[in-house]
Amino acid sequence: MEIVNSGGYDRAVQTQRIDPVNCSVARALAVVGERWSLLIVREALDGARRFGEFRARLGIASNLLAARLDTLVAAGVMRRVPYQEPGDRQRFEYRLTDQGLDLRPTLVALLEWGDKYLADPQGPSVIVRHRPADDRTACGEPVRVTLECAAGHTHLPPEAIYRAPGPGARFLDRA
Amino acid sequence: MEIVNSGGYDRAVQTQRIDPVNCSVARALAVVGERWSLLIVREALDGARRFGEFRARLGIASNLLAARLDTLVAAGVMRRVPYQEPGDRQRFEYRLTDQGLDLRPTLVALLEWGDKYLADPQGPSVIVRHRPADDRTACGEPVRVTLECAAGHTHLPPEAIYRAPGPGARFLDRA
DNA sequence: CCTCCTGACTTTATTTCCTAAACTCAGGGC
DNA sequence: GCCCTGAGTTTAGGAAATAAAGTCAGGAGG
Repeated sequence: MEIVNSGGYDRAVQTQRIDPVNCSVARALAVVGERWSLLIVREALDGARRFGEFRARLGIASNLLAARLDTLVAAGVMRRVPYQEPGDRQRFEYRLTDQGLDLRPTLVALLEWGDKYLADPQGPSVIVRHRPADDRTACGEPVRVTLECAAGHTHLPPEAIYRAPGPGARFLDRA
Repeated sequence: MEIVNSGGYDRAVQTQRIDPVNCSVARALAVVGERWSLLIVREALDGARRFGEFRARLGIASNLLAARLDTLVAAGVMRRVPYQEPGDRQRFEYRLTDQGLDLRPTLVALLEWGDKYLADPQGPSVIVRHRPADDRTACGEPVRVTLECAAGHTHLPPEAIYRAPGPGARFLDRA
């Protein structure tokens, strides 16, 4: 098993390799890796719920939005909820499920990376903060993602991690 | 500003909205959101460097791989490094830059999400662990992503975060 | 009753992207 | 001179994205 850090220069130690297709990253990307999917989730996290809201915010074509929402609903990331405005007929809106809400760390990580390397010259446009302002235990400080291990070591630098096979691992022989 | 958690039910409080296009998530996805890009980065983190390695591991078409590698190099995620095997001519391989290595938290977050909702019935195929086995301060425990704020509050539940405008924010009037 | 209006989609045509497979190109070995 | 390898490029076909127009179900107004 090679070190996750590409600084592992000794290529020879690598004797067996985990099948890269049987991987949760690949499966996750199959669900949320299509264009627009994570942006739809981001807008949903920011309060968007209705077809027209997503459309106006993202500038996405309506057929694509319909297709992506269907995919996300089918995957369990969002759910279709009926609503009715007074003096209007019943319509449907789209809300994140718990599964969808659990994408928040991923989006925060992407945001952080984008802020670090691709931000607007004026600085980030969005800062993720701790707790809403109306909460009585308000904090308001910026939030970051960190890596920590089950033994309680916190703030692991990203180079201190490596991939190891899990119970579902399949191996490929090396040439 | 609305709570990131879509559980914020009071839609009326939202008076101005951050421009969703001017956002680091969108910019990050413009770079690594294309199909294959994050999988290429994942393989690079796992030690892949050469064209044929990426190709064999991912089963990606060679023209697309060439195009994606070019994009990643142009974006500063990877760099093209010459190498020469003994008795062979000079060739090029692709390595992650620091910018590319900084995608590790994102990938760990995606992996975690995939493990939670889409894993192989036998369990995850990959476990990210703390430190390589040959390190003298070996730990080996599984690694997780956590959210924490600048005030030192750790292990924030994802619902305890909200989006606030940063210095580069542009606002849209609400209809 | 008839028409207009709105929100939520479909349909259609055009362009762009992805896949698969064949082909090129630069050396080194035989 | 001919073949081999790794690293791409080219080409042709199919799938997906974009843009714009059309549909559809009700409610409101006249």
